[in-house]
Amino acid sequence: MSETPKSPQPSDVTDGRDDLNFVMRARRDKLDALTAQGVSAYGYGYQRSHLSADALKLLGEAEEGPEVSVAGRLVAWRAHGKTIFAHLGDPAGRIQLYFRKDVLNEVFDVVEHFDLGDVVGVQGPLFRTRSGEVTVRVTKVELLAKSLRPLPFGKEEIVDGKPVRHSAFTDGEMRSRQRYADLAVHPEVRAHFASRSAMTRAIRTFLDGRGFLEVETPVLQPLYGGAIAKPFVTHHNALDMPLFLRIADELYLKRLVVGGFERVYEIGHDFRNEGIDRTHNPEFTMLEFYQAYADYVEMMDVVEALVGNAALAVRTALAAVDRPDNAAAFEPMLEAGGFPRVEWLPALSRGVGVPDVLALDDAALRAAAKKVGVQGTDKLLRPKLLDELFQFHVESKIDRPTFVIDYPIELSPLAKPKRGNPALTERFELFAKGKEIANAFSELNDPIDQRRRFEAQAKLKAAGDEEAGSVDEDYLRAMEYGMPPMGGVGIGLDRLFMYLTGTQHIRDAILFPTMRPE
RNA sequence: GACCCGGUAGCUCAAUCGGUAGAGCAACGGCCUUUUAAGCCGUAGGUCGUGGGUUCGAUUCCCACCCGGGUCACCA
Repeated sequence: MSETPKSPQPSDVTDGRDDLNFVMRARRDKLDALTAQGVSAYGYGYQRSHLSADALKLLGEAEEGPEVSVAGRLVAWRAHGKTIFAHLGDPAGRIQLYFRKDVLNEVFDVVEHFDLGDVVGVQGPLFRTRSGEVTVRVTKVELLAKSLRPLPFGKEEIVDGKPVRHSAFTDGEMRSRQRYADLAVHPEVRAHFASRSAMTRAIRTFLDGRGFLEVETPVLQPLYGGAIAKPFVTHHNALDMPLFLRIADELYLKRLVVGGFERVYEIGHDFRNEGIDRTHNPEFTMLEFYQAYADYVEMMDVVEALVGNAALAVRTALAAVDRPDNAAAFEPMLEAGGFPRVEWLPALSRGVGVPDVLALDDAALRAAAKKVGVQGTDKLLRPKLLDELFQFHVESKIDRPTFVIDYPIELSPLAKPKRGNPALTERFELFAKGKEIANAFSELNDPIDQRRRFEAQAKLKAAGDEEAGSVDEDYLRAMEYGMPPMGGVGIGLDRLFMYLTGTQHIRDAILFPTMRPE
C-alpha cells in the first residue's frame, strides 16, 4: 500500500457515457439540463411531514385538506402536457402527486426532467381527484437523487380489486443479484424481508425475556467443531496461521456456560464449504441457545414457545400488509398444547414392520433400504442406512410440526446417552412439512467421554475425512473445570423462515445469497 | 456430478423449417390542464450467452464452454 496512487490519465477520464445505453444517456442529458437550470440533483436530506399512508388519512371526507410534505421514489409517471400525475412510493405505501404548470410555473420545467425512479421530496395541499384518490397538489419540489439507471418497474393495474403487474421484474437470478432493485420495485419483497426481521426480533425478545444472555463468539476459529461439515479456511498474516470460519457456535457457547453464564444464545452466521442449492447457502443464520440444568425434555417446551412466537411475529407482519397467510404453517405453531412427540425407534420399527429395527443386522437393514428405493445401499454404513430408512418411513411423512425424540446413539455422536437406555440418546429434532427445523440434545458434559469422541473424530480426519474435527484441548480444559448439565438447541433461521412463509428457495429467505460473480 | 429446460431490446416475451429479428411496457420527439397499465401520432433502440465448426451465408444446424432453472445424486 506504499505506492502513490496514479493520477488519472486523460484517456481514463470519462463520464462513462460510452458504455451507456440510450435510456441512460437520456437521463444523463436530463441531469445536465437540471444542472444548467441550477437544480441540485442530489440532496442532503428532507423534512417529511408524513409518510404516504398517514397523509392519505388526513383528508377524511373533505375535498381539500392540509399541506403535507412527503418524500420517496417516483414509482409511476403519467404526463399530460401541462399537468403530470405521478405516484410516490415510501415505506408506508404510495401517494399520488399532481403537478400543474399554472401552479408551479417555471418549476414545471424542472419537473419535466424527472424520471421514474428519481428520489424526490414534494410539498403541497391534499385534495381529492375526480376519481376520488387522495392526492398532493404539489407546490414545492426538491430533487433528492436523480436516478440514472432505469429500475425494472412493471406496470400495475387493479383487476377485481387485486393488483396485477405487467412486464414485472421476474428473473429470479437478477432479483437476487440486484436485490436493491428487487426491493425498490417490489413493496411485497420489502414486506417479506421485513417479516423476517420481525421473526428475529421476536426470537430475541422471547429469549431475553427468559433470562438468556445474547453473546457473540468467534467467527474466526483456530479449530472448527460443533458440527460435521467442511469449513472455509483463511489465513491470519500476523500470527501466520490458518483460521477457520465457524461451522457452528456450539463449543464457545458451552464454554460460557462453564463460566457461569447459565443461559446464553447467539444468532449469527455459520459457514459451510459445501454445495449451493435450493435449501443450502454457504453462509446461513444459526440460532443456538443453551440452558444450564435443563434437559432435552425441558428444551422441547422452550422450542415450542419460541417457534410459536416466531410464527406469530411473521404472521402479524405479513397480515399488516395484507399478504397471503401461510396458515398451514402458522396455525399448528400457534396452537396450545404443543407438538406431538414421536419416539424414533418405535416409529421406524412400525414403518419397517419389525419389532425392533435396531435388532436387525446390517444385511437386513440393507435389504429394507433397498426395498424402499434407497440407492447405492451396498456402500452405505449402518448409521446411514438407519437414517435413510427413517427419512423414508417417518420424516418425509411428517407434515404438522412434530418432535422426533430419542435417536439411536449411532446417529447422535454429540448427545448424552438416554437415561435407562444407553442405546439411545436424549436428543430431539423438530420436523414440519418433511423438513428439519430444530436439533437439540441433553449436552455431553463428561470431559472423559468428550475426549474419546474427539479422538475418534481426529482419527477419521487423519484418514482423510475433511469433515471430521480435531481434539479441541481448550474446550476439554473448560469441561474439566466442570460443565453444568444443559440442554442445547440449534435452529437454522433461514429454514424456519422458509417454513413459515412457504418459501421454496433459500435465495428468497436471504437478502444477498451467495452467487457466482457476474 | 448426471439428465432435462432455458439464455433474443432496459423489462416481459415472440419469430426465423439457414438469407443478420418483432410486440407490449420503459425511452426519445409531437399533441394533450383530473390521469391511474392514461391516450393518440411518430422515432430510436439488438455483437440473438461465449468460442469454434459446417455453409456462399449461422441468432437458427453441429461441437465445446459459460450462466441460470428444474429433477436426481452428494451434502447433518
